[in-house]
Amino acid sequence: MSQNRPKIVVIDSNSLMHRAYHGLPPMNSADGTPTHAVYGFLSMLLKMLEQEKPDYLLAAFDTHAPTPRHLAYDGYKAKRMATPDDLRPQFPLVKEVLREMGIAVGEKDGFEADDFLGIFSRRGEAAGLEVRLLTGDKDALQLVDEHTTVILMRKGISETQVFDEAAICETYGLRPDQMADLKGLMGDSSDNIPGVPGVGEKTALKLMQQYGSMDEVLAHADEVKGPKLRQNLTEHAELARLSRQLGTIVTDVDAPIAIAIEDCAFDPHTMAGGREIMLRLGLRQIASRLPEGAPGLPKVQAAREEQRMAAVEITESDALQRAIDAMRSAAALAFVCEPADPCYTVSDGQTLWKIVLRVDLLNPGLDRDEADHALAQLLADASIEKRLYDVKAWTHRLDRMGLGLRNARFDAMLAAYLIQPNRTQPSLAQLVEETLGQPCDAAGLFALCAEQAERLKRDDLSLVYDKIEMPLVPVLSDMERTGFLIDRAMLDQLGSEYDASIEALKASIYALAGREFNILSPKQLGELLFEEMGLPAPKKTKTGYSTDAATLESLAGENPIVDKVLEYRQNSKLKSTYIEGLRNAADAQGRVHTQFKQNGTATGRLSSIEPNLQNIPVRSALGREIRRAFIPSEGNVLIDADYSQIELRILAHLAQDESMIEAFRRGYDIHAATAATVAGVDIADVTSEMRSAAKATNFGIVYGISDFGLANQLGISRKDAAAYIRAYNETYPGIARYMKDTVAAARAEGYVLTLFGRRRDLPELKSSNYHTRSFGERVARNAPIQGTAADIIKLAMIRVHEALAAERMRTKLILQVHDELILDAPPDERDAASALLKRCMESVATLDAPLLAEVHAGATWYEAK
DNA sequence: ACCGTCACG
DNA sequence: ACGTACGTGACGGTA
Repeated sequence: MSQNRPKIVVIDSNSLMHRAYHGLPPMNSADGTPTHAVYGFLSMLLKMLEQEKPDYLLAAFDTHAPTPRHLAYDGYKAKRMATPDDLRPQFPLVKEVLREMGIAVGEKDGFEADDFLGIFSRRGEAAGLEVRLLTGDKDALQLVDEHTTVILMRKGISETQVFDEAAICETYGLRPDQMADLKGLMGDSSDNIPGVPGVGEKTALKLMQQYGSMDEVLAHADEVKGPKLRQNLTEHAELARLSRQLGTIVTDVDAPIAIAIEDCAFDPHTMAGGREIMLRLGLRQIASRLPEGAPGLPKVQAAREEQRMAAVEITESDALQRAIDAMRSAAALAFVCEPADPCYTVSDGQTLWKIVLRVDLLNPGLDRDEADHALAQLLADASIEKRLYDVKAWTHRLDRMGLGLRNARFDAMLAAYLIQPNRTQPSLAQLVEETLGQPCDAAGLFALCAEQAERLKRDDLSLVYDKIEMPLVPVLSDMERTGFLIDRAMLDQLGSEYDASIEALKASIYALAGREFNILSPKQLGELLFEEMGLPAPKKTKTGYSTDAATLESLAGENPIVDKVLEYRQNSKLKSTYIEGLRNAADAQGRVHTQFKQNGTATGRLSSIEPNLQNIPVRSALGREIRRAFIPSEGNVLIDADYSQIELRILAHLAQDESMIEAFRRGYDIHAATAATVAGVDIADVTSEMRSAAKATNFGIVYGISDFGLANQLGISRKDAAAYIRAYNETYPGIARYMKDTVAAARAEGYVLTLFGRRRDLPELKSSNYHTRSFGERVARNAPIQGTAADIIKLAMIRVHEALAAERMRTKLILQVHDELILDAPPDERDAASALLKRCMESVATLDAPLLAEVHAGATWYEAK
């Protein structure tokens, strides 16, 4: 009977959100947005959908406006309105997710979520449906009848209990229609419903079971046993009736809510549309639990594109030739090569060609080499515009075939990076899926690029895209291909020296400890130092004792083992990361080819991987030796140039701070000048302690200073640090004002910009969490500075690369280390290349505090720096 | 997979 | 009352 009726599920979303919020540990997306209520809600939703498989679905929400039935009693909403700060912003998020999933969302001023439950349970029944109400609130039990049941969440979010009439009778000994009366008598503190004083659940149940209704209970109040209870029931009869009214859910089918049952029709295929926002929120697990969308269904627009797109599958040579001829006449082509797929796809926006590769002898398909070479002709053809994901990777791919990629007009990877720099790099498949809701192929990439180009324009990112990131691609691919030559004999020699130290240190550490242990294990080391040897433990990490260098240095006087451990660590680090690491990374000729990640940082900097050549030791004398193993190509010389104080110069320029600009214009040592002005002495009288305090403060300013952080850095009291910062702000009033204005603007706009328009979103500033918000403020201060420096050196790299080519020089740019560029130059080009490098770096931007690059040449990186 | 540590700007 | 410098990547140890 009822099994055959179609089913509607109505969700009390507010109840579920609160339940998720309180039942789960906090969780944030990458940008700091709190998400755990959204996560818990969706988790419950998906579980329910699997079990119930509804035909109709409605997620109902409260609005913040007061509801008529509660107006009668002012105190009512006060407590419940106190939604925690980090829960409130999750409501709009979850609604957005639901809408993207194609799920009906119900909210209307004057109605609460449970009113929707009441109204739609009756409307559903009238339409011949079976009704399920999903909630964590027992109030809904009053709505249960022949065709309506309640799925009650219990114990956090993990368990549910289904209540039909029988289950309610079994649990309470009452019919559903008696539940509102019950609650009216006993009240509900969480809902701020008063009930009758002195009447709790036990008493209320007994009374209801005995008399059957509240009216009967109140009518027979004088018969009740117990004088106090009798008095309360008599005196508070009105309060009981009011409480019942507060606890009674509206079931008026004619309520002015213009959502029809048909509007709630639920199709599981549309749920995939929620994937994009889920991934944005870092809810990967939930996203992966979504059923696949039917192709073309999730988004109307995508469906249209899909229909128009002709698809051609190519499995043999003749067809490939015909397809290549057709492609040749295209203005623009998108190419996709997903390593996991045994095929290439190409699209011109009209047709999708799928070039199937032969994976085994049984299935049809083309030889990979043949397909590669055919496509490479198109990629090398300058008359055809290319739309690709990761142009640098395609450049290398073509390079291996002896060809040059030409007219690579659009890189979806870089566009995605500029649009959302703080996001961990999305794959092409993710981008296509999220942006268009269609599966990833060349047609998807073609459309994605068009979409992204619009977005770049809208966000004023075209300049950074066209003048910085895109032109940088061939520069980076050349640098990667060239590589940096390593002197492996030198590396080995250093390695032996480090090994000898490691062995000697190990022996003396064991002797001092009185036993052997793994020195590199923070756990074992902590136990030894702070438990066995009884050293005072200055601080802890979340897993145990802190044993980092700063901590150990503070203990150096306690026991000679401490210094030995520090030295052991240093030597081990040098050996494993640099000696071993570099040796493993070198090719047969001894060259290391780092990869520059162009979308690896939130600020616009590059990063360097496999190996990382941007963190080769320099600060310690022992580590700096490693740089002796970095050498130019045979017969060449290394030229190294680094920007002097580029971040402070940028800061001076952005802040338009006259004193700091003037200090740079006069060529002063900026840290000494700062120390002199802060202390009110002559620059000649600045001591090295004064200078290093000023230096730390200058750095701190760029990082988004706090008195605490500065105190920590300088080893002074927080009070003194605060005083120093005050004096600093008086020295450079423009900087103090700029920092204040920047944070205010970031708060208003939600993002910050570099001098060239690169943007970084700062959702952290809206966080209710102090920690997150403070972090957002520091980032707001730092990102424009660090990002502008990144823009400037990238522009310089492009200029240098261009100039070297224009002058037909053999000198090569081989490395960038954030504020430093390294050239590998034939000796006869040494002077010209040095001058060219300095000129390009200094003239690439005109700042009020002028750019200065310091150039050195040498036979090793050690000597050239 | 994550943490602590440490190398760089 | 709270806990903080910004941006990275690689390694060894541990769960």
